[in-house]
Amino acid sequence: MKELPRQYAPSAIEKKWYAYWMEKGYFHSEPDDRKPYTITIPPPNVTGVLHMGHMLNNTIQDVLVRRARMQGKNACWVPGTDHASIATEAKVVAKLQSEGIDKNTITRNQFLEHAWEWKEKHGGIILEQLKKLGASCDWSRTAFTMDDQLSESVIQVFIDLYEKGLIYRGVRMVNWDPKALTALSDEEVVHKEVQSKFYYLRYKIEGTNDEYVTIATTRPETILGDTAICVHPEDERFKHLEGKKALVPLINRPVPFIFDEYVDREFGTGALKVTPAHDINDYNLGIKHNLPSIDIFNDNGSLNEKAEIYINEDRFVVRDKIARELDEKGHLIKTEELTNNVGFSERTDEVIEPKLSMQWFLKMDELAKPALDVVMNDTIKFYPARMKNIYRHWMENVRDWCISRQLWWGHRIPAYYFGTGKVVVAESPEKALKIAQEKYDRNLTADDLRQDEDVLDTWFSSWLWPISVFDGIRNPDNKDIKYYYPTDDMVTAPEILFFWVARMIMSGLEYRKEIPFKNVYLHGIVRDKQGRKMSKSLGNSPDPLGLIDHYGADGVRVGMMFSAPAGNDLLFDENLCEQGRNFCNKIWNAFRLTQGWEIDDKAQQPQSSKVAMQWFEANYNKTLALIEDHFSKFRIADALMAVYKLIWNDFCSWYLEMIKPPYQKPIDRKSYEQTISLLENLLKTLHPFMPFISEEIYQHIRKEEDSPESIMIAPAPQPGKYDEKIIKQFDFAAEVVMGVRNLRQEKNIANKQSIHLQIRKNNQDKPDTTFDELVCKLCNIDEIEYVENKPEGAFNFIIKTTEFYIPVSESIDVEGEIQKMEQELKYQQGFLNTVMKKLCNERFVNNAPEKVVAVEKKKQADAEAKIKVLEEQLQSLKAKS
RNA sequence: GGAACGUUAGCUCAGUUGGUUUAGAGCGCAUGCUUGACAGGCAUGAGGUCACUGGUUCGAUUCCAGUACGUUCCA
Repeated sequence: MKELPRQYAPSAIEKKWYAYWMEKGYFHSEPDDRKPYTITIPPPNVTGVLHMGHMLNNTIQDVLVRRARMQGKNACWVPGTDHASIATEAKVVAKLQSEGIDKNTITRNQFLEHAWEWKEKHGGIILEQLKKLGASCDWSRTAFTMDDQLSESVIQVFIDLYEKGLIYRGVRMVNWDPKALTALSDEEVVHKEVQSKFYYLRYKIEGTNDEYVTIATTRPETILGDTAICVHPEDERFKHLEGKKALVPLINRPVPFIFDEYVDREFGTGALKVTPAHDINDYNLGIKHNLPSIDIFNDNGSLNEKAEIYINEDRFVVRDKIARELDEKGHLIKTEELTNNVGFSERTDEVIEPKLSMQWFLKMDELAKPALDVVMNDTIKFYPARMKNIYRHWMENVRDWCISRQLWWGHRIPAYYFGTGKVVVAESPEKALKIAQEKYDRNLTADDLRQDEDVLDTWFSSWLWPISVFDGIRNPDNKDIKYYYPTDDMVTAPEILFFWVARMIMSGLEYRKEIPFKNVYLHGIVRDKQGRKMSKSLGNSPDPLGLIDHYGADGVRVGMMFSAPAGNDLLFDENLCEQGRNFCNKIWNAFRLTQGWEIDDKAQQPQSSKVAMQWFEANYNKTLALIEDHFSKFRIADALMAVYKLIWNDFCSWYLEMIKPPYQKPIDRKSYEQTISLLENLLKTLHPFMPFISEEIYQHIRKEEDSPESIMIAPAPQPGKYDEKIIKQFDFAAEVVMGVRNLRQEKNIANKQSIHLQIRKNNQDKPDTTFDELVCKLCNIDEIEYVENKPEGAFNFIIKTTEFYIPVSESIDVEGEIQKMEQELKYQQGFLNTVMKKLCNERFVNNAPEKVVAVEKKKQADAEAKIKVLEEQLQSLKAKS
């Protein structure tokens, strides 16, 4: 017999099999005659390290891919990363700074060299870490959003959309990040509630000595950019101000009063200062009322000369200073505490400054409509489906997408300027020059053209991901894109539904005239046990690789999946990984048990083992169908739970105990072979969830000559027909076994002590003895006897209407028995009562469907029969006491 | 301020297109076990007027309305 450790030790085993799979090239996919199954990974960004969100996301994808592969599909999981302009640039700038290099002192190309160097060094970390998790990605297809193929796709798409008139350049109020010095899209701004001060400021009315109007603001420093005061047209308090002007405190700039229903009369003082350059609502008011905009901020958030005072001081420093000065000069009436929402940069956590600037935009209306339709009509299915609502809401209110970023790291916008504000868009300077010459001026030279300094939003490359990784933009007819696209499933977090998923759908429909994927599975956000988001600052995120070291990759995968019921945020608890590890150990020991048996070729298979096998096979097929159903609804946690119970409860706790030979006795060959084959099938069903342990045991037990050389390429067992009857028979037998065990424990009858079981049926059916032998084996019963009359001096229990007796020599606690039975009787009578209430209700009997009434009548009959048995027993017991 | 979603056992969640024995699972908890695969284990058990109030119905945990609380998204 092989020496197997008592405890499963994952680490060496995981290393060994991952290397084996890689060496055999099982992860690699090429187009062929089989049906494809494709997933493109949500590319983690190059700045990151593996966190719990990745663990969850990629565990799910790996389960889906491995399952598809075993079901005979040509499975292809494309891995990769995105370049994350803002985050990466920030990292590189910081790194240079630590080396004493200021970004402003080096050229764009020099900076990009540093950035690429950084990317080469750190960019692949997450992908390497995913291997530890067992991810079966086709690594030979690893893509990066700035690879030539993908970059060219991005540029080509930009040019195409520009030529279609969908991309335009315009001055807009954008979300400005004064730290990263770039515009952000609306989706990159995080609104947080903060405690602010509400300053009440008085503005003198022009031409008066002591007439004032009071406004309230959270941003006193922006008064320097005021160009109007706005009040409600029907507000009596301000009617007299029509045609007058107010003087901005400190700088005494006269600004007109304007009247607009936009103003909320109840909020603040009912008078609103208007700063069109620094507030989106004010900006719209400014357009409506033809107000000038005075931009008082530099790009880094300090004040500029237009502010007239506090020039070059930071906006927050100025806020304090100006409040003090306003107070000293009698302009500050009072301050109040106010909770308001302030936008922060998702990347730098800097307070966003609304700012007017020239940016590139992509028109959304035309792209959004078809992308909304395919989701609403379920061409693309969302799991959970309720996300459709949220998606629709966004798509119906979508605004144009600001796609330019004032950064160097990324795809440089292929727009070339010359002359006074003329622009051409082309994939190269040479082409741009040619177009410019043709369209504008024959004499232009390369030196006259100046390329746009900005790069494109990272999402403007990731929105092409499912197409560009297969080169479907540049080479729309290549065999990869034709075979793998549309992909099958997109697994991602709801947070990026709009950032990414919606836009992939748009680009897919625009460039392939086809949806990019069939299903979108949106899993929750990983939170800690208390429901808080995991974050570095809270320090509440476990180290994923540490977890793998501790519990094994299989254990952690199980932990992740258990905590992730469909669509909910998941409260991660390390105990679940422990549960996963324990499950590994259980499987391992089941295997160890079978390896310890001596096999007797001459021994006959006992009837009990034959029955056990029949039951298990039926049960297995039934469970496979259940698992299938769970998968069809992306209920991965439920599917895993079904496998978990199948292996732990049904296989280990019941089946193995049923066929186990007595201590030091051999097992017959037939039972042994069947058991191994059952185990092999269970491992195949388990493999997508727990790839490593299933492979390890599979390699021990597989028959070399006629089974695949790895479990991961073995065909998955398919659910077959099964005999429901034997499952019912088993369920009854199991109840009997539990009844006996319960009695043994209650009455303190040691398991070693064999007992006698007498059964008194209360109906005329012939006893079904199919499982009797097994009941004897599992309960250490030496004999089962069917009796007509109640035995004397015996413990008993009842299942349905059958009475079970265990005779004992000692005396029985009659009082206790009576009490127990009366309790049971009370329950049954109560139950019968609820049934009778229905049956006595004429309207129920007349209106309810026949079937339902029949069920109630059956309940009635069963309950009555049981009550009768109980009453008889009680009577005879009472006669004794 | 607007909207969406949620509220079922101590915890995390299933659930019935309204009737399958007065609701299930996993974990946790309690009790008893060195039952020779496994204490990372085995066995048994306790735990819920399905948030609250109304309505529809023969019948509501399930459908509708309102209330409370919570989460998320948008402004």
